[in-house]
Amino acid sequence: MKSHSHSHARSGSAQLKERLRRGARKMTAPRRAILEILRQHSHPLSSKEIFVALPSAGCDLATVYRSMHLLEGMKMVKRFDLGDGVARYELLGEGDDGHHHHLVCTRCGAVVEIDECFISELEEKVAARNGFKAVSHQLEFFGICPRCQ
Amino acid sequence: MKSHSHSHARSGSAQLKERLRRGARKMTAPRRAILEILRQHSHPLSSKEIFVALPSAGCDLATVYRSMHLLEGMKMVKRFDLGDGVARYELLGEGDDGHHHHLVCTRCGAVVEIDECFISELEEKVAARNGFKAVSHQLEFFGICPRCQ
DNA sequence: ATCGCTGCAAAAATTTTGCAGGTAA
DNA sequence: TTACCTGCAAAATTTTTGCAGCGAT
Repeated sequence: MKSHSHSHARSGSAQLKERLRRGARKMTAPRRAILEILRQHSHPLSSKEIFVALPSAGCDLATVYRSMHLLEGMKMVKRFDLGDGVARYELLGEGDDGHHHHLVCTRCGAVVEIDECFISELEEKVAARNGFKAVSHQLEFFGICPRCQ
Repeated sequence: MKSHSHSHARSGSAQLKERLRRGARKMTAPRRAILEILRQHSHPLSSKEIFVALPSAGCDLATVYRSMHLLEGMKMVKRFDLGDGVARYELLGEGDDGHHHHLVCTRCGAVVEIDECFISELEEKVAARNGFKAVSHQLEFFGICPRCQ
């Protein structure tokens, strides 16, 4: 059995609520719905995608935008840029920095999560050579998926 | 002397014109100005940044947008996403796929070009394992530059 | 002389914000 | 109760598009 390091299983509604509470924030119906959508998807979703996936009594689109900003600030979601200039978000487990990569089909948009990351050595070299501190990186792969070939 | 693989020096105005002509496109004043701006900068620029950098008798912002789309389609510029969801462009030499990476200061936005790329092995593995073809990748580094530390 | 290109202006799309009332804790 | 939140609507941005005239080849 393959275990994804970014599994969302651990993020129970109660835990999410607790994390919000720690930031003096509240667990409201819109936030619960948004987090639920994110939990149901293993791929990053844009604010718009989240909005349309919301149940019938969803919330305002503005609320989705506000929520994503809040959740990103609280490190409860991680933002990804998958090359099309649209911000997409994934739920983040407690303490998880969410560091992983994606393989995106440029034809149909399918996304495969890539857990491995062998960039740290290169990252250190890049940081040292240029005198940068606290260096991180973002890496995404693009190609044509089996179904689209 | 350090030679950047993505040097722009080779892109003379005449060559750029020739490349446009091959695509049945014309070298006009706005395009010449835009390409000139790009040639003067070794870092990716957004449409807006190009627009404000344009000489007094610049062109319409809409023209910048149209030009960037055109030039990207003709592979005369390459688009980069530096994490803030803004499309930025760099001039591409003839035949150059423009593959390189950036080290971006998250404080002041300074950008360092990184020519090396040791990802090909990982890229092949990722492609093979998931049955993808024509896989490429985009990698950007983020950190705090010496001046901002 | 063509066909592409541009400015201008309007439209569309995306994201942010003010505010008054509602609600979690 | 008291912050925090939300819907609604308006505003601010960002990007695209229609069109008539201009210009490169």
